[in-house]
Amino acid sequence: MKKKTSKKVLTAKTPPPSGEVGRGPYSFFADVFDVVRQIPKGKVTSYGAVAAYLGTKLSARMVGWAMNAAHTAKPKVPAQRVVNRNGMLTGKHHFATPTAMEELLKKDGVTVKNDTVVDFKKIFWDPSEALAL
DNA sequence: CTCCTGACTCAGC
DNA sequence: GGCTGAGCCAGGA
Repeated sequence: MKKKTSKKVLTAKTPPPSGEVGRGPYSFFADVFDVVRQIPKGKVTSYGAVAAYLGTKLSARMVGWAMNAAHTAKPKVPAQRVVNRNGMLTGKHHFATPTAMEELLKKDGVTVKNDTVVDFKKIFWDPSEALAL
């Protein structure tokens, strides 16, 4: 079974996005920003988690793409708290400096080693659970 | 208007 | 158990 791919669920998950749909008449970017901004300090989440919350889990790429705009969005969005499913700082290269991301995370109390969040699973913040629609 | 790229993820070999 | 291919949506040229 290769590692714990179980995670949550792939096929039979995705809660009914019925109630959240009407909550964001804005672009999909606004939704991402809103969720990311609600990430508690010292916690991190993954693109897929946000994507799943928005109902676009099939397109986690768009979440990352939205983060690109987050860099210019206001107020600033803690994009450093958003990493890939492995906890690796994939987007650190897009920050002002290649070390800005891990620096910010460290300031938040998150341990980063080798461009990867330590105990990522432990400090993982699930929007679907936190926001609980 | 059409083609390509992109900070991901899953399934297949 | 690691690498490759394909899918997704949106924005830029």
